[in-house]
Amino acid sequence: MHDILFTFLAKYVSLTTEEMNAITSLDIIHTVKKGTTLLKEGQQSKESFFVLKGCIRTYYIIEGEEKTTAFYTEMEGLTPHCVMNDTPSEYYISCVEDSILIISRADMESEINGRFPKFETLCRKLSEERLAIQQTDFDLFKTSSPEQRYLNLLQRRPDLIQRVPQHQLANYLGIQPQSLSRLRARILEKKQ
Amino acid sequence: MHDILFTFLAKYVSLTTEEMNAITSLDIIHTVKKGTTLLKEGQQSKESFFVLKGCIRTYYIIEGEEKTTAFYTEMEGLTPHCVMNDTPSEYYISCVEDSILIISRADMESEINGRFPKFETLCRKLSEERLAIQQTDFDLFKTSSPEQRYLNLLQRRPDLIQRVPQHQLANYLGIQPQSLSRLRARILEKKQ
DNA sequence: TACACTCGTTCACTTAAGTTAAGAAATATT
DNA sequence: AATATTTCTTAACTTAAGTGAACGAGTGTA
Repeated sequence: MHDILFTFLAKYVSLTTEEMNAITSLDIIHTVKKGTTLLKEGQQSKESFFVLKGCIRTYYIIEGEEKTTAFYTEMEGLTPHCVMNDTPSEYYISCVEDSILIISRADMESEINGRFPKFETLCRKLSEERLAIQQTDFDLFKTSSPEQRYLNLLQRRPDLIQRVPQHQLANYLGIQPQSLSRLRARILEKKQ
Repeated sequence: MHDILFTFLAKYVSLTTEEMNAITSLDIIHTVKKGTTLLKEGQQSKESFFVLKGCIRTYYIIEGEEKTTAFYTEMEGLTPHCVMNDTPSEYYISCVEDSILIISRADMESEINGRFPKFETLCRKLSEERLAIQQTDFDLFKTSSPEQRYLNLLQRRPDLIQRVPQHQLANYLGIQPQSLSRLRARILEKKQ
């Protein structure tokens, strides 16, 4: 399992055997069953998640309703807001599919960062890159209509449409599930 | 001017005099006039921006129209997407007000990062924090109607509504300028 | 097998945003 | 000061999303 991880990391820094062993010895790779809740609202966790295989989602419960706002799939990760600023979490994280995850605690990270400066470089690059992507994603969202957003998703992440329930997709697109159904019917009509 | 910067940085790491001098000697603080374009579409710049005073914005030109997607004010910064992945920029950056900025080039950063590991820690923390904030902002955007988004902005960044033109605010809220006018009139009506 | 539950779709209706156009107000230009 | 230009608002109309309800398909459970 670690080879997938190291292949990915090689894109950002070249690690020595010693450094790889240090990471391996942390024993941070976990197999998680579909539906498992990784973080609950109100919890003050220090855990970050990185997806090696599978899919996880973040969601809020607003007026009793689940509102899914993000999906993370292979080679994507997130550090929850509550880890950064020591506050209770505002959202939930759960597994959309059976998944293999890296679950790391903030204290483990800072220890490794201290011992291997290269690891800090890695974390910096990863979060800088992720931030730049997140910004352009947000920009695209703002400048698109719901229908365009769905068409963008079809192009950019067709897999998501297959592996995720419609009502979660609708939240993710910022609309109601009924509107997504209608919108899809509209697109199909246009094609013919 | 540097004192404002160091006061801000002190929240993340404690710097020695030597480290502060290294930063000061880079001569990266610039005064920029309102309306100045800092980055153009198609350009392949390596410059990052951090606002000490004033306000800058990112915008796209889509079908001949400016679409403002983000504002950065005091103690906020951005590394454009094009700096991260060596591609021509998809957007513009320009000054909303006369501003004082830190403009740093990627090569300067990596040099300082190499010399002072502490500086790398700083950059990592800043971008991790910014990423977490950006994520929850995006979440709030997705789960809100345009009217709610405007009310949120009123609460969270009332200054922006004062210092920024309406049509740019409208883009930022993901709606047409006319819709923003209407929506504001509607809110005023409700109050009475 | 029967029953309950969730999920996606469809419909009718309501509400709000997009669009086009026009005019007023504020700014900039000559 | 007069004119042009940009910015904001308003209005009428169109289009699409929100809402509430109903229905069938699929899933799980007793």
